[in-house]
Amino acid sequence: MSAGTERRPGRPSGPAARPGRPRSPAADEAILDATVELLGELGFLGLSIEAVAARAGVAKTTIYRRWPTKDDLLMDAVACLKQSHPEPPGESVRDDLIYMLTRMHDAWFEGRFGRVMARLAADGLERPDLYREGRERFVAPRRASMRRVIDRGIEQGRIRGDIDKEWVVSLLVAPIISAALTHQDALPKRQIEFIVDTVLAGLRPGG
Amino acid sequence: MSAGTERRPGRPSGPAARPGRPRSPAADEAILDATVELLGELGFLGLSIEAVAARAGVAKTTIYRRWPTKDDLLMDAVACLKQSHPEPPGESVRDDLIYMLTRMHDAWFEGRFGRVMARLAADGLERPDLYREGRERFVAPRRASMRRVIDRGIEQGRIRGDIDKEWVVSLLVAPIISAALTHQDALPKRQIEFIVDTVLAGLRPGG
DNA sequence: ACGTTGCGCTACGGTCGCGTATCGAAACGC
DNA sequence: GCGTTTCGATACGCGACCGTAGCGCAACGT
Repeated sequence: MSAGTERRPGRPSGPAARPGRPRSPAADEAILDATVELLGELGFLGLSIEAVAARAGVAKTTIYRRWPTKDDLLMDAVACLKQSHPEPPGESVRDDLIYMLTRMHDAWFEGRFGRVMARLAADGLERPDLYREGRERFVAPRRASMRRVIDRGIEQGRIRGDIDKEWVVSLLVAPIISAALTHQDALPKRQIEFIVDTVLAGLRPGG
Repeated sequence: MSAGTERRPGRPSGPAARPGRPRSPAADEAILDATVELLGELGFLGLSIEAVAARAGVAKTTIYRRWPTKDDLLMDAVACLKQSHPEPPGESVRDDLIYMLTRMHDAWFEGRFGRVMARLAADGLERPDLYREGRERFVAPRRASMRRVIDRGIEQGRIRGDIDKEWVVSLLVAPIISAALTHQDALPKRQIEFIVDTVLAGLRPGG
């Protein structure tokens, strides 16, 4: 979905060379980058095309030529966001969960990814579609891989099998998300261990 | 902090009768009510004095006479928000926690209180003071009374005593807050019971 | 009756962002 | 060189709000 060199938004298709000056890939990148940056700083409502143009060092025309409206630009900008998502090492269930929660915690509390996600959640009140895009892109795969770890815990007999796995995932990740979205401080490492240990102890078979 | 009949914002003080027509308490109420309503619908950034005046059926002048700026109006409107907060019946620790979480869940997912809190959290990114006001007013007392229930659980020997009670509270309430702030559906009653039971089982002494 | 103040209404200049248009210069294929 | 397209820059009309001012009228105390 990246507005890279071969894609020309607003054109039917065809990588065939057209006459005239080609669109600058540098401008593409600068615009999307400025959009993500400003989205993290100002949110959806506060973001203006003029500000994007100014920060990207680009004329408004250059933006409108590519994206007909602010919404399209935002959707593309969110869709272009990349975030590495390594699978857990796969040793013990407890260590894997702590590893994943720690990575998730850092993503939410450091760097621009967390800022953007917080903005998407906040602006999701007026733009559910935009939030859904971010959610599908970022949280869904993480929840899926966490569910896999829980499955492994069930197979190994460390976790009861008669429970809703989604509920377990929510129980594990909610303290981090809730803290990030309500402007709390970052969680100490001990608290993450506490979360994992408490939930695992609570779900022990025959408990 | 209510802009009631005896208080006259913008005046030094003194309930002594002044000459001239007194300010209409009905207007006070209509303005604050419209403000809260619009705050829940549009949020801080989307809210305009003109919209408040229109919905309250009041002239802009009438608003500016009372509150010099939009910020003061919002602070007063949030401060005036009321929310009943009954203590739990005090029977079993499990039932009390379920009772409190259920009430909290309904507050977040039904009625205007949840909408306003979600807005405050969202807008807290640009207005931390406004969010802090709402947090002090609504979530702090609830967390405190939940901590009391946990204390009771410790005294009764149902909960380990060597844990950070704030962490326990976070673990219990986070799934609800997180779901509300990320636009998930309401939690089924069973999930609330699952949360309480899992956490209590995980914190059983000698577990 | 009279002065004072609040009220709704209308209008004002100012700011900001929108989306469009126009301009000359620059970058391609032919 | 030529046509075509994009580029940056600038300007435009439009609409939404801002915060203020002026106008009659209404509601109080004296």
